[in-house]
Amino acid sequence: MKSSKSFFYPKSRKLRPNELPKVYRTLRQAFGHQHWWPGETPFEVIVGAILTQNTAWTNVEKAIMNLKKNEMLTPEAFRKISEPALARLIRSAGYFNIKASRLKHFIRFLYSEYEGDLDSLCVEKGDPLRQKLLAVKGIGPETADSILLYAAQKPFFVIDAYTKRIFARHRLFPYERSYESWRHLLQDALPHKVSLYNDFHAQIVAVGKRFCRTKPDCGNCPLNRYL
DNA sequence: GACCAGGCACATC
DNA sequence: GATGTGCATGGT
Repeated sequence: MKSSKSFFYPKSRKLRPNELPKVYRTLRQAFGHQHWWPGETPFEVIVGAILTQNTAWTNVEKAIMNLKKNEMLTPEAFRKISEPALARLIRSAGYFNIKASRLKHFIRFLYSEYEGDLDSLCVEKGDPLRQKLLAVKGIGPETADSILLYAAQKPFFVIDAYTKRIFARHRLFPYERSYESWRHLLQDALPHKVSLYNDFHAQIVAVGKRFCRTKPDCGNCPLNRYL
């Protein structure tokens, strides 16, 4: 798919002190606490993070439901199932062949490094764990940070398409900057708190889905009044 | 039928 | 390092 930048972003300005906490409060007031991630276990969160790559969450939900229905949503079941069989189960999430391969890569990593035990993975320190995750084929920066934040409860801010679109449209940062630049911008301007990063990202998705799609029709976006 | 959705790896320049 | 391309379903 082509880049989602089908829109000209205005030149960014300097971030004001305490501006991002204020943005969060504005969103939180508009949408309420989001209670993310929509996953019951760390394993479900990780599977969801891989399945949602460039895909609408509604399609991911169908695949997750299908895995649950077949009692397949465990590391052990993923280790045993063949890649083509896994691909059939996750069909509705799209890109099913490549995602089945990516899930298998993650499972091999989980068993080789942590004997299949997610608790062991989650107790590892954030920075070395991030490096290890990024070395797994199919896990890029956004997926790694989703796993770190929502499964392992480490303070890593997740930068997704909505984050860049919203903040670039409101002139807070240049859209074309690298993933790491974006992450550091957010993390440097906010307290390093898991609960804050968790709900802030969820708020971004909430406002993004309603008011910040690829076509710039911002409607009644609560950030218009503030920014 | 066209466009879009909570990316990533890989090839090429 | 930037840019282009393949991967694929399901909702609007």
